[in-house]
Amino acid sequence: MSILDGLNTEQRKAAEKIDGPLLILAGAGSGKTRTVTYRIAHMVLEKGISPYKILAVTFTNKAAKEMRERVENLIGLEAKKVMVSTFHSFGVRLLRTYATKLGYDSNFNIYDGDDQKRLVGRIMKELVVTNKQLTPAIVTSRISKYKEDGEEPADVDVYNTDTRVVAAVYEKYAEELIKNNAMDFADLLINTNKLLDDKEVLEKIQTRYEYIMVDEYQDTNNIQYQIVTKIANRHKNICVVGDEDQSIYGFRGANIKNILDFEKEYKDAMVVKLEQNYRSTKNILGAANSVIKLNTTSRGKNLWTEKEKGNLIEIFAATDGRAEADYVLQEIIKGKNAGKSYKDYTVLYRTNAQSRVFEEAFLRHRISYKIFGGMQFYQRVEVKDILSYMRVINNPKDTVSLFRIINVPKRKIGAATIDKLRTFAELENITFFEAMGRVEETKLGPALRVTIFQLYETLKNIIDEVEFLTTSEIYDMILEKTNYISYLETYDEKFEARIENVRELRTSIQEMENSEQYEGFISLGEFLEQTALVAATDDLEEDTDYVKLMTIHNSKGLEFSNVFLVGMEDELFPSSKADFSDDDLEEERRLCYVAITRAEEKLHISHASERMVYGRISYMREPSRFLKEIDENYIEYVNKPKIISPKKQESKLSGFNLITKKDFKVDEKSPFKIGEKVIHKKFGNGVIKDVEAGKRLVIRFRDGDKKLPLILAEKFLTKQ
DNA sequence: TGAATCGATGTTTTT
DNA sequence: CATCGATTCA
Repeated sequence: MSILDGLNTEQRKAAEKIDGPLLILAGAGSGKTRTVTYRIAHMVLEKGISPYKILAVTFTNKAAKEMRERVENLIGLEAKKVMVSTFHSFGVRLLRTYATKLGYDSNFNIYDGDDQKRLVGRIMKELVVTNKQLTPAIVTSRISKYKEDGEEPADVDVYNTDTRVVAAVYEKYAEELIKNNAMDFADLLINTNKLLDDKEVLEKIQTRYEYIMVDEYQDTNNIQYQIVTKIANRHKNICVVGDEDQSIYGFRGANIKNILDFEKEYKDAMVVKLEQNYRSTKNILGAANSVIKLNTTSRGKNLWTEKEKGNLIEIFAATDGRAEADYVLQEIIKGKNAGKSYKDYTVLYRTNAQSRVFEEAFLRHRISYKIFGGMQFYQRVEVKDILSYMRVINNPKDTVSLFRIINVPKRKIGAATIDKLRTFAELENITFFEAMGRVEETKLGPALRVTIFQLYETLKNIIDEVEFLTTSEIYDMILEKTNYISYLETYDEKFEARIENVRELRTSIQEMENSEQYEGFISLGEFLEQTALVAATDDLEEDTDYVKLMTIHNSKGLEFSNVFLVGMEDELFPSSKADFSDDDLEEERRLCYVAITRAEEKLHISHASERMVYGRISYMREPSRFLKEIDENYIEYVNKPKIISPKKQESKLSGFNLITKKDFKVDEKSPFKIGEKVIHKKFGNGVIKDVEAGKRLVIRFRDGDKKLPLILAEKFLTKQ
């Protein structure tokens, strides 16, 4: 008898291999978590390995929590001794301990994308970057890319003005982060990796963690790879789990080669393929397989299931985004009436913006739903404001947070004042916050001096007391001293929701304080860390009865019985932003594969021929090329596109273009008739919507209506 | 010098 | 559509 009796042959093979390198190629739904948790249980219960010696790295906190719970179910409280963590949390932990080795204080703040952009924007202003193409967002993403690739500012290849500018901003940015005692997401990994170059630290970590496991290995980047390699270097007991077909984070530096080359890296690695799928029906799996096999990077696997064929995949062609949402809505209502629950349904989409139509539809029909991701709770202006106060209190060197709140609520402290104070701080070689305390020595006006000093004092008082205060108390003091709520009351028309969010923040502090992990007390630093490192789906509750909405990216690792894959249109999915290089397209296809394989019983796929994009209507949208890649045997069309006789062509056009009968008049002077399909040299396919007598044509193109003078028409248009 | 108002502008995807 | 920045107003 072994605990491993509950596994299939392959799973068991993987779970029994404890020593040496192991690669588990786990297809979607193949019982990966089960295998890994049983493996840990087996190590502890049957091999006598101390749980302290085990490090398991996951992709999200939710995955970590789930793994810990499932191990606990198998081995009891010993499970708590296993280190199950995300790369980022693991790194932060280590960095808090050894921050000084890298020139940081242990109370460093963590900058999210928004903070990064603010800092980069500030630096760009200082460096007087004139190129309008280089927005803070673009420069930030390029800097992050350098960081993820392990390139220091000095390493950057400056082959033109743009790269020179980016490199200069990057250099300043890196300096500023240290001055601000702050790390961005990439730093958490980079600095962890740097720490592991320190003999003392490495020795300690290697001694402690004799066994290391990495989940979602296909989505690790080069730095994470180095971290893993260093830790595993002594004992070589490294187990990585992943699926190259589900690598979807290339844009964030994930390197699919890490998993593809694992066997080259560790010549004696054992490779186990988990190919039996326990999640989806034959039809769903067949559809997924037919798509992914077109990828050249796929190593090819034979995912199979004992499940029944199940339902065909339903394809719905909607006229527009609202009709698509209505379809989803009706299906859910139908299901609900047939005894299903809201929680049985999940809507998946490519971009966060798509959630809106569904949210509106669900609200109208009082269907309970929850959107995961998108504008994160902690990123909302009003919440981030309060968090910024907390961050300044936690780490007064953090000028990104300080500048954010210095004039919130309005205190008549503007850019010019801030500049003067900064100059003073530089002159005196003190921090900006300290300069605020010595504002009397500056040349600022008397009224300003009072306001600034008051703010300084308020913050300083809390800072001095911080170790005697609970995080809730700090929150209360901030709200009280700043009168933030009354400020919000005059903020905008959505002030009620904003106040609600600020109150909700207090609830979330209390929830954390009362959680098992913190047992009544969470320090300010720990709280801020939690808010910085939460992932979209960390708070997903399987049991709550709501329809779940999220991006496909966020759905990774999850499974749902009924899935609506919506917005299946070219330009949206695959995204028009993907430059259609092979690599990009393959990543989009993997994303499609991930989406399909989330579904257990029923998959609906929909697309619309019109939809709002940026507040304008985009017309004549084409179904996604990926839709055409799905083997016909697995799909059925809910509303088969009507076959239209040539005579009735116009009525088909009127169907989706709202051309009324009176529009069918013909202007004799024009060679073009209303309803006629044309191709424009620049704008592509279009339909003539109107002919303004002898003057110009109104043509509906994908990205909107255009008016074209008749004189130009013959030059640019050809009949379709 | 700060606040208000009005245009321009852009979004894949996220720890 | 919604946010951000520049321009203008007070």
